[in-house]
Amino acid sequence: MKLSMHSTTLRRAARSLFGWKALRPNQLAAMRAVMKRRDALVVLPTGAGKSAIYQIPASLIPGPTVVISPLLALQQDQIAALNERQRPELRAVRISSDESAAQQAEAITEIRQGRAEFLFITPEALANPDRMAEVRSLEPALVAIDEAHCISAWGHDFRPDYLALGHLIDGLGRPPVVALTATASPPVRDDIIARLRLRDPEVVVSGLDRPNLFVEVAHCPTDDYRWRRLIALLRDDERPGIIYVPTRRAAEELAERLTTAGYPAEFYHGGMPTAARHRLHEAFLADQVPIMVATSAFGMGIDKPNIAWVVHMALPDSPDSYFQEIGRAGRDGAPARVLLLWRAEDVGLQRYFSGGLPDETELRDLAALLRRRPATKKALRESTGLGPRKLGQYLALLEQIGAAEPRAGQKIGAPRYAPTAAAAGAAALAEAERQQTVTRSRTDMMRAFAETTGCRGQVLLAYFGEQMSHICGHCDNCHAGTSVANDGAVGPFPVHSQVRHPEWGPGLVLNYEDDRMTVLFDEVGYKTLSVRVVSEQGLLTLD
DNA sequence: GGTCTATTCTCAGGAGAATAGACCAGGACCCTGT
Repeated sequence: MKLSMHSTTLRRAARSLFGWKALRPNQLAAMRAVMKRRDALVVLPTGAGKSAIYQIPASLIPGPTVVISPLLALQQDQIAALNERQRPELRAVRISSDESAAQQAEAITEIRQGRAEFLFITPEALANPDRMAEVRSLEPALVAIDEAHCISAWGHDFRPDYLALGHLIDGLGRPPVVALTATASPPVRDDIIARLRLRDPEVVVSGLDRPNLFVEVAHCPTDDYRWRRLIALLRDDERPGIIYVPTRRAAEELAERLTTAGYPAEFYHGGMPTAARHRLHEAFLADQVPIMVATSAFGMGIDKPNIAWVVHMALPDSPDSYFQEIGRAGRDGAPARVLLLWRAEDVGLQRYFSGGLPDETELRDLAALLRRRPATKKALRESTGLGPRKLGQYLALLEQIGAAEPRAGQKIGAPRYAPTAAAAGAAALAEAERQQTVTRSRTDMMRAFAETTGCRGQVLLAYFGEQMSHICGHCDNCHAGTSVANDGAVGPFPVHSQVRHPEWGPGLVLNYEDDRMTVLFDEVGYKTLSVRVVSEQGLLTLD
């Protein structure tokens, strides 16, 4: 009875606020969980009305909603879209380094007086103790985590405050949490749930197959061949598209070469001034840039329906990144092409990016300091001489191995039964090595996808935990006739069961393809095994 | 881990080969100085 009452209320709000006649079943399921104050993890493609999943319930629940979102530019677009509707129950404000102190104070006041519903903020801003106290005093009724896969993708080294989101939500008084993302493989979902400390969350995952994307991969023996394949695509298709390159320099050089060759292109990367990036972003959305050559900096939050093709000029670091990036094509449902042009040498660059292990001595010294007495990050920076980024990374590692924990007053200390400093240093280094191994095994999976002669749709979806019993019919291998129908191939262990390998330890069975099975091991990452060998030698046991 | 470029090396008189070193993605925040 109560459920249907929520459904009716939600449908009515969707019509009144967004003019929608209906809600999709998975949208409704997620919104009902939010209305019941249950935590939720939502994996839905962009453009499927993902933001509405927190926005509509938020407009109905008393109390403000804190939206944690990774990019200031993305926040700006989302805030503009909400405020355009001119509805007080959807009004959004934010506090960030882009606002003056006066503007930030005004934003807080608006929320406090009930004149605004949504407070946008980054994890870094929320990690500031004074800011945290202020936001907590607003007594938020809901926390929405946008682009939640960043927790897994960025937390370890790039933006360590992402790892602390679980603590930050505790600091807000633990209101219900809804985490949203467009892509998350089963281990990434587990990681999000664990790091945010979601309690028995409602997990909503929609089908990931994109039938209007034609998926094509070409192994390129030379750079010249790569160029010719690119030009062949551009000649065929004059609609707008994105070319992903691995380095900033490659972005600038390729854009110039294309423009000279008669294909006007712009470049975009993280080393450009903010104003130029913003201008290019807007111009691309407004159909004023036909070809965008970019690093992975370009794309998050780009909701442009008519992107007709996406080309990768090198192997991406993981199927996760690849799926995010090709997912920007064909949002309007029109036929779109995605083409991966790769060389074996591309792997070298990804190995470099995933290189660099922490210094064990520095880890040990930091662990020793924490055992002596709890201290703030600022104090630790001063006594260790470590940079803020390195310190954040080290603290995250030490916390993961049980040698650090947050304390009152935004201090960090050692838990009661923490390992000795020497043991902590060794364990933290081992943990960093484990993470590096898993990261690199993702690149291996990306390469396996590039090299497969089977159905690419099946391989990609299997990585994201979706077992497809038929071939996709929209990839190069299906068209060439080399895809073999995988009629629900089964093996000795059910898909998603926990197994154990004598050497590699525990792992998760992801899928079967022909005579091969893919298993994700906690310690060594993704491995592809021969089903015959596994069966004959009894290599795996149910865990 | 691979590529690109500048410099040195080599046998012979200028140029190609060998070697060394730099380079390589992703963003927010906060403070300082004009």
